[in-house]
Amino acid sequence: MAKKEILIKFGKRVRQERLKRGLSQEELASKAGVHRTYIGMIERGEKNITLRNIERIAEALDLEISGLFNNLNQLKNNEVTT
Amino acid sequence: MAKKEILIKFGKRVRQERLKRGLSQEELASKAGVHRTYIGMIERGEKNITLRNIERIAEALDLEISGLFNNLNQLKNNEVTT
DNA sequence: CCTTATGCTAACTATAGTATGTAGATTTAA
DNA sequence: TTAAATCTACATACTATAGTTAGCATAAGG
Repeated sequence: MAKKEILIKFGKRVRQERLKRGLSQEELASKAGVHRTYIGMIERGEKNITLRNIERIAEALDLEISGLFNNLNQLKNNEVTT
Repeated sequence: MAKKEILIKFGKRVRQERLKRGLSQEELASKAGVHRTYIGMIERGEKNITLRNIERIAEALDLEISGLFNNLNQLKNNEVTT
């Protein structure tokens, strides 16, 4: 694989928003209607998520899709940890 | 397939921005590094595009990803035509 | 110990991504 | 009008990979 920075940034943002809401990966997965391990893979930037699933995750986080991408580049590497 | 409204809205936005720049599908495809017919399918909401390709198209349009999703619901059906 | 939460591997199956070819519509120009 | 060029829709079809799941390991907290 080549450039997955965008996937990593997106994953960090998802994790950030999930933790902000005090949700576990399993709880977010359940809300979004996907599998627990899939959320893990997304947060680690291992999967090239499709628009439909981006929408489902945004919805599960009570966010607009654009809200998941705003200021994506301002996310520091050490801002979000496991 | 079930709910593809988001794909249709996204496709309309892409077409809107492409035409605004006076680009043909082929020119946009070339800039984004994808196939001509793929842009057509995206604009018609027929493909569930992945994040990496969303990024490539945004880049080809000189837009931030969030710019492709801002106010997505305010796009009227007859605002963009072929 | 348990329980909860997450990482990670591996495998399967659905479908995204890529491409070719045909057709129709529009424009340009002769 | 006719003809060539440009642009897009659409129909397959192939191959890469996204989406889904099961299983096992690790860590933290009670």
